[in-house]
Amino acid sequence: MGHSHSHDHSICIETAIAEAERLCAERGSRFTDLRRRILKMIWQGHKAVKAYDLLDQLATEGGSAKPPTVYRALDFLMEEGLVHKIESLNAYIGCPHPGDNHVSQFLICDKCETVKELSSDALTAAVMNAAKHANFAIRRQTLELHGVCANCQRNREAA
Amino acid sequence: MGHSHSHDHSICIETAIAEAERLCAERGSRFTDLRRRILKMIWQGHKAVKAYDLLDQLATEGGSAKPPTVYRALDFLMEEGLVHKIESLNAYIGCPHPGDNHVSQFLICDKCETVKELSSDALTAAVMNAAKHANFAIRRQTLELHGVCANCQRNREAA
DNA sequence: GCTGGAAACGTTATGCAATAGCGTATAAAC
DNA sequence: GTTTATACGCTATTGCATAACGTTTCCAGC
Repeated sequence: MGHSHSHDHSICIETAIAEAERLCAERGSRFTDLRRRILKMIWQGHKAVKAYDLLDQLATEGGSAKPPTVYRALDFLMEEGLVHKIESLNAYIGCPHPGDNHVSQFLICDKCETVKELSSDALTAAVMNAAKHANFAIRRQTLELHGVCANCQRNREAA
Repeated sequence: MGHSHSHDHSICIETAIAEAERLCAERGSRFTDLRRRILKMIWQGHKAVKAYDLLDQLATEGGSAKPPTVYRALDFLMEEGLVHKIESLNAYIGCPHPGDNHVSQFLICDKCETVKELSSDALTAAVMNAAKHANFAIRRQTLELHGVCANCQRNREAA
């Protein structure tokens, strides 16, 4: 499923939901049914998901959701650090380790569309250092690396 | 003008246009009047400019330009490396050193909106290294650091 | 249990971002 | 001067996101 190390993805989903549950409880944030459903949809794979795809899925599941519904849920999930926005795709991806205070750096495969979140201390340090050098006070960063993942390089079938 | 080191910005504009002229001639690309006008508009300051603002400006200058006109010009300018898109703003900024083969890294001040293009070899190396570590073949990168620039930190008037 | 306020959600409408598809003009190449 | 590729004009549409306002739900305090 866009991920060559075939893994039991249901575990990813369950873990993500459980973590979300735990964090929201801890913080006194309301992890409502709608928010849970949307987080689950985002975690259907390791690809970034578009807001209007969520909208379509919600429509399929019966109700007639409108854009603000989706964007509000996304805003909530982002505030809680449960999902990140991929700016270069206008799409959203689940965070594999919410709660950790971390900056977001992504490897985005342009072939299989898998998005992998990085946690490179060296890279973070380099970013901080570059900013410091310019006397720039960083508040948030967008670091999105597009290319071809290890798997797609191996299976170089298909364009 | 959003830049505290008050500088003679007309020189920035002239230099950018001259460079564009030179590069396009060198490559046999057509630097048409429309493209020149749009590049000039983008270089009106050191802020990123939105496509529809360009559209409005074109409308002001008489003609009635439509979105495709602007986006085609932007596509051309980006292909030639004369402007970059800032993904986190959906806006466009002039490249201060076109022709140089370089990756794009930006410092974006959320107060004065000034965008500064970085050229940090250390940072570039760190990015390459992080990718290599994951066996990831980078094709392009989006590296946008938001925060407060040195000037705005000094003049901490205004929110 | 009722009440009042805050937060979540529904709904309509709109604005901004970008592209599709096709026709016309223009400039370079022969 | 004719051909051909490229640029530009124009209409329409799609995709992305938010404004503004009304209604419901949840919960705290009485």
